Amino acid sequence: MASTMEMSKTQLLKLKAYVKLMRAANAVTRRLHQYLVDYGLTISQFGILEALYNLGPMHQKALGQKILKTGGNITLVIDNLVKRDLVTRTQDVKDRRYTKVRLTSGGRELFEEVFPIHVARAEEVFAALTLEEIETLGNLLKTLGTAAV
Amino acid sequence: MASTMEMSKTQLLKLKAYVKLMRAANAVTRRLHQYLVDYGLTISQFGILEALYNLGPMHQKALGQKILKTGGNITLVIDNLVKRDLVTRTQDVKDRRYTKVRLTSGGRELFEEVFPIHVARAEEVFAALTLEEIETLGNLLKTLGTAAV
DNA sequence: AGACATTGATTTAATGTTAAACGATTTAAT
DNA sequence: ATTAAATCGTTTAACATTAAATCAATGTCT
Repeated sequence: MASTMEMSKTQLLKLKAYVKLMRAANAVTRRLHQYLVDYGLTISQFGILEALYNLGPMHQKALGQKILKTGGNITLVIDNLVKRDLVTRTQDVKDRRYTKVRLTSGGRELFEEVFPIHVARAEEVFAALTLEEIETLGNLLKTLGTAAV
Repeated sequence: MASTMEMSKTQLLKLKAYVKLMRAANAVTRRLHQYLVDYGLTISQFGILEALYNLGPMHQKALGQKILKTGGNITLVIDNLVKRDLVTRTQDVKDRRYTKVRLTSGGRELFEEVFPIHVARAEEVFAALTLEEIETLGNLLKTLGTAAV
């Protein structure tokens, strides 16, 4: 079948690691996405709320870099958060090209309600690994993630 | 800031591992997505072609399980592949609920053209890690991925 | 100052994605 | 055998996502 597809062992190793990365990310994403549905949140929306909660008000550009999404995408996600009064948009007075996004009190409340569940779900997902393994995994993923950007 | 967000050390470790997983997957996905654009393929479409190439004709249900996507999604992705004559749909004669999807010769040719580039890009992405690290990473991701489904 | 380039945000078109409802088909149960 | 349940695929609505084009604002260069 794959006779035209000659690959070295190291190539195969890397390719398989890539596939496993995607599968793991997909599986974990789906698991964590499920409970968010109950709160009417998507993963991207939650990511925005998390960034704003932990880092304070941010420009859309910075948010895009934070959650690794394009500008057009951020515009839409923020739109949907604004509709629900979870965040507000304000034009930057110093440089009017920038739009500052900040949590409303409602957004803060919702995040504080959802976050503990998020933590609990993350714990469940990683229960298959020991703490040492999780630490190793985290370090490898960090190296990979920063190199791949 | 996070005074209302009490977390244990192990909770924090798992949460950070989760964030790193998402960031790494996002970064790698974007890197690999870029070259696919030149061939008019999306990641999902490529995933379908790869599954069909390596495993032969499959039902849509099986394809969905393979690339971890829902049924409705598979329907659309296959639709778009059919439009470009890269795959065909045939109703299963034994059980007419099933639809068998198979590569066309054009689909096979395109995949054989794109795949080496895919391998090369995967090599680039994982160049930041040693072979041993990649192996470790692969094993940990496999454990995580199978546990999280 | 004026022309040009850069940058942040928005819009648009195409595709992806999920959940939920639905239709067609097959299987199971009484 | 007829009814009920389960299964596969499709459809729909809502949101996500990217790339590319566009607009507005700022910076740069002569």
